[in-house]
Amino acid sequence: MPSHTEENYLKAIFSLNESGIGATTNAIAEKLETKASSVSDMLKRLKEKKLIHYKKYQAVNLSEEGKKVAISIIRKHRLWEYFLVEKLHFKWDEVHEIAEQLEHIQSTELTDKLDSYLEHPKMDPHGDPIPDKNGNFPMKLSETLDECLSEATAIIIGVKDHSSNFLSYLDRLNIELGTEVLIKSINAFDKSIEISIEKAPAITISNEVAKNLFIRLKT
Amino acid sequence: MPSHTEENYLKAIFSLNESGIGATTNAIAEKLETKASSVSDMLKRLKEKKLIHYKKYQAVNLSEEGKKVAISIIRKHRLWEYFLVEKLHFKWDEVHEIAEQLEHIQSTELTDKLDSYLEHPKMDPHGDPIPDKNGNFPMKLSETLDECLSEATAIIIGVKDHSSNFLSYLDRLNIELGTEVLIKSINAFDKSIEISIEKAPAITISNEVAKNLFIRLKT
DNA sequence: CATAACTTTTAGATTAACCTAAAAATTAAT
DNA sequence: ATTAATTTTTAGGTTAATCTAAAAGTTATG
Repeated sequence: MPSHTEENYLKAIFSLNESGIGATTNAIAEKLETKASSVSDMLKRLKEKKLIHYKKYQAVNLSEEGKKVAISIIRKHRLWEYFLVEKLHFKWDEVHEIAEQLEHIQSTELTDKLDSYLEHPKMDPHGDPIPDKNGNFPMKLSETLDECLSEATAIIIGVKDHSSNFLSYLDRLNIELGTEVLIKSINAFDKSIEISIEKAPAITISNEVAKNLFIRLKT
Repeated sequence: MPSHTEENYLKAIFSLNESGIGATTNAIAEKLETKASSVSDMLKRLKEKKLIHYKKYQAVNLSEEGKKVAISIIRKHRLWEYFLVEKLHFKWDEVHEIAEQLEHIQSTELTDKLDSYLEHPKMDPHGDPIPDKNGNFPMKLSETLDECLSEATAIIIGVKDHSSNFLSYLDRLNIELGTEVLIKSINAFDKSIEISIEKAPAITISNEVAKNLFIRLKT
């Protein structure tokens, strides 16, 4: 059974692998807010436990077993986030830290009963897909608002950045999951985007913000 | 903020103090299934952090701060047990271990929202009182079935032993919280008790079992 | 009250997870 | 293609939590 800390390392490696960034020592260290030397230590341990594939000085990959563990943590994290928002009425920018703790609770039965109780939600409050008990993801978010051309209408289906800062900024703009956004113009200089939401007056968001909004184009 | 382990020590000391047994090094070690030397070490640390009152070679007591921490852990443990049984449909003999993990989740807001969501339950699935957010217990269980005289009718309101073994034994006897038990006779030799439940044929339970059943006499 | 029995503490090790500083390996740049 | 810059690893140390074995303190017993 992997420790608390080992689980966090596996989750970080999984997420780096997913987003295309190589899971290098430094990248892991940054993600976990620790030092490269600590990561080096841990990689040795995880390799011994056959949870990762690792050759010195090279980026790491999860083994099948490691992937299973990582996905199970992600499943728990996202189910708990859903629970916190839907049942306990937390706001979407308040749940991350608590879910970081709850994701380590060990009991397959608990996870599965929670899943049933919540009626098998497909995504968490940030639009991220919740893997089922076999580790299969229902879909993956990919297209972001910054990839859009002018004049399109996009529906916000997820956020890439989960920070409370970002999420409460979206609240202030009245952007939530399902919001329809009409792209009015794109500033050639800094790639900032002028959008209008429902019938409200147009507002401008930075390219940085647009990059963190997953969308589906309206058909 | 006390560590996971420190919290477990405080909880053990609290429970020993409550049940009248002195919280000696050995008693704590036994409760936590660890060695006396480890306890000795920890007591030094807890004293430094002003969570206990402690003089070498003497039983320990919790400080006000230590008591606050212990009660908060107990509150969380019992609320989670209630949640697991009432919402997720676990059986009363399956929840202890999971609650042992959940009780360490840190977020006052979570605890209070859980409490509201559950509509402020007064006791957990084993009849133990759940302290409110100020640390006040609604009542305390005291009288046990072994203290009863013959011919009385007692209502089971709690269990002292929380082991899965004991609880599933009670399930087999059809004893649950609220069950009315008519005491028919008490065996003078071993203090075992002949009881009848509802209109079922009489059964005999040992004094050991009776000692672990909290009751209220039927008026 | 002296000695045996038990309890508690100390001494010294171990392990996981971290750190800093320095060495080694890799990658980039002149 | 050598240096320079960066990344990664190693070496050595720290802390919390544990352990065993031994010493010290307390309690019980003849």
